[in-house]
Amino acid sequence: MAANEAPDRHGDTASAILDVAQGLVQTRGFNGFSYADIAGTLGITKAALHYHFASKADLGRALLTRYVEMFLAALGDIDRDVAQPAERLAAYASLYVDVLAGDRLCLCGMLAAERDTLPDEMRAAVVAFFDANIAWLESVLAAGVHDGSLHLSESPRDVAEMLLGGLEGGMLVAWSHGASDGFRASARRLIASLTTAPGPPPDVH
Amino acid sequence: MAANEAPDRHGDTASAILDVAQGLVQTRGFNGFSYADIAGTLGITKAALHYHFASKADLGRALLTRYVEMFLAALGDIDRDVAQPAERLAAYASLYVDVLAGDRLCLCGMLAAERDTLPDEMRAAVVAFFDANIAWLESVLAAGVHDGSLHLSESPRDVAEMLLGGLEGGMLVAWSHGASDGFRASARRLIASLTTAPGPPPDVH
DNA sequence: GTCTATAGGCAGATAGAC
DNA sequence: GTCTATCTGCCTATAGAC
Repeated sequence: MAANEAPDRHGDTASAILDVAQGLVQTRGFNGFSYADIAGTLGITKAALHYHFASKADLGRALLTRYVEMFLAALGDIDRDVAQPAERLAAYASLYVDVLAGDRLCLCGMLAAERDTLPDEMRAAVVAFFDANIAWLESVLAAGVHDGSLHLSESPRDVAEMLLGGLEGGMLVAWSHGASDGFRASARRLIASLTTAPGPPPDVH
Repeated sequence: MAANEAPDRHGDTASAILDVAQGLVQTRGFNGFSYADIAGTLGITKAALHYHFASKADLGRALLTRYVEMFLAALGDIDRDVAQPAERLAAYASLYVDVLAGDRLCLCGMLAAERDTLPDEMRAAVVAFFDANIAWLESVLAAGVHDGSLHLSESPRDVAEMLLGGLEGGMLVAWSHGASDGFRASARRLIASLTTAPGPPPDVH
């Protein structure tokens, strides 16, 4: 097995580098950190970093590959462990809440803002991440509509886009305020507002 | 009048610099451009830029001041020209749509993502921008609730936060896709979903 | 107000010893 | 795999002539 690893992967050091780099991208952006930052944190030299990831673009690619893989695995876990569509949406929102609780942004939300300065392959990976999120949300919403547990005022696809945008943007605004505390409740309200139709105030006359 | 201008303002050149810088920040981020980029576009030297804006932080401050001023003025125009709360929300959304139509992000949305690498004063200005937006939206929503034209499932304050986050995040996701075309309709759907309560499907039994 | 010239620093990246 | 040493280039910023 070990002999069959991908050329970029060298075990503990490489993944430690990715861990530190990911935190830096999620807080400072891909253009907001340098190899010197990672090297300083890990107590190694920049040259050692270049051994594992020859260029910063290579590092960024590996980072995105791992992140998307982990995120999709988390969606798979939800599919396996959570039955009700409404609860699946809550579990999905928790993924965002947990990231912000660590005082970080969504990796792809951050990279999306840096679109015009990213290597091409990274840009494509960010788009693919969002597309996968929308597709997953759409399927959950459609299932909820089908079993009658969710009521939507727009198509599953459109509500999926609103949920993704609302969570990414809500996270961004909360992050800029340095206020992660209220985000769990905000996310819950967003889902409730977009997936149930509470009806107009009863006409009491 | 001209003699009373702020020390940073030197007429046409300064505002031309701000115009170019603003476009660069809205597409590449504050860390994604250099004085050389502006100088190249305007056909002047970097040294001339430093005459008008001694440091990049000074430039960033001036940029934010002007942007927030213009945005608040646009909100004032809506207050003056548009009477109905629902139409005020549509006009508000158009501000975002127009920015994205120019293939740019909201200046403050971009800067929010760069929080940890910004000069302190810029960070504070971004937060103030979001707070002003939420306060304005809240007042419009409250007016709509009061006159019966809008139905909310959450408090005006909470819906204001969802609208701001939804527009910023929807813009970000659309921008990363390079697809600004559908954003006007997306924004309209978001407002409709958060400010009207269409009611559950009628029970036909 | 704009220029030339340059300082001083940090970026990403490489060569080659161990 | 990690190191020291170094290269090249770009960055922000300044000095001083015009």
